[in-house]
Amino acid sequence: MRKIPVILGPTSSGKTSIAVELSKKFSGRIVSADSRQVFKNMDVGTGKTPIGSAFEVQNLSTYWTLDDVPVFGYDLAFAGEYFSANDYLLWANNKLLELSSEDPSKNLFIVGGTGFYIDLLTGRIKTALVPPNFVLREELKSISLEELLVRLKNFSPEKYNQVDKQNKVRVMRAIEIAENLQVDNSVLTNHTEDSASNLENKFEFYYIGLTGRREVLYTRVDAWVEKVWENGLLEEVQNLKNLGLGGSLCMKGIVYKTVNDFLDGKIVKTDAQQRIKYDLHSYIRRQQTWFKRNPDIVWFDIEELDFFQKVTNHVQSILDG
RNA sequence: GGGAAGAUAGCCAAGUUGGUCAAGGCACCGGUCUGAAAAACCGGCUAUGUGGGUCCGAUUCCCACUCUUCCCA
Repeated sequence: MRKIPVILGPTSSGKTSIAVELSKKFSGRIVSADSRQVFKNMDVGTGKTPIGSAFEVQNLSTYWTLDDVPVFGYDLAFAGEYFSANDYLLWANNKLLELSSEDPSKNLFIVGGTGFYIDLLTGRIKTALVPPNFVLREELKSISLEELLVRLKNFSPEKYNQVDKQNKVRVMRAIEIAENLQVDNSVLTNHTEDSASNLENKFEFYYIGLTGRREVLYTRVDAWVEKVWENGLLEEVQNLKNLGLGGSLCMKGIVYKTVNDFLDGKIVKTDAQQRIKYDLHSYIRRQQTWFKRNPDIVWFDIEELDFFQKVTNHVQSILDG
């Protein structure tokens, strides 16, 4: 069974660079698990473009390379397009299988900060087999939360009891699933076992977590924000606006929404940078909260002097073991 | 030196015509998450400048002080 180290951690913990170094050492290839890096034309603000690092970056059409280490999982969708966790799952499943059969002598590293994607890919969680119904979502969007809850209760009392009743997005998805169940009850029990179990017999995942004190993490993102601001972030967002994506999904996330506001003159530079920093701090907290639920993660402190050596040894023992 | 305005949490900022537990936002901290996840959502957290006075009772009214901002000299 192929052993795959999964390198995870909050933003700014240095996942990518250590993954590249490990890949050089263990002749590996990287599969990214990042919900933002999947979008084309969103490179600087998502950290695809390493700023201030010495990596030589190449953007080949189907993958990127960092110092000749191939990185997959970038540019899977057009910016502004709908791209779900399940879309990622499907893609990643195939990519893992493809890469491992194509060259069994090479190692694979999964690297990412999107816990949801990682847990889906490694089979820790499964999703209901109900695809999004955009027409329905559009309809539900204009309905009040209270009414949505009533509607959900009628369709599925069980779902009603489970959902976070204050979270409209969740309630909408619950309705989406519940109404689908009316048609085909098999989806209830039939989760995404298929694709996940596919991998279970082929791969063994080992979680490697990167962490550090909050203040250190915060300081690092803060510096990153200032760097990208001067190194193409504004141009990148302006370009997305020029493509007519100013009001699209890709402008809803951290960094982009704020730069968008800045370009629209709604916020001044210093405030914009501060907002982005705070948003990222909060994101780091949420990422760490998510990762805490996985007891199988072996954590490494990025502040330790022999950090890289420790991780390297650990990876060595995984691959040897 | 004279005058005006104002002092509420780490920061911004309400309110109480005097009466149980003093809004809200930001930061920070904890948490939720089953096809939007850098999304969406929940919870926690600290305060009435100092000293007097009036009053049953003061954060609110009065006085002094300190500090801040502004105006005039």
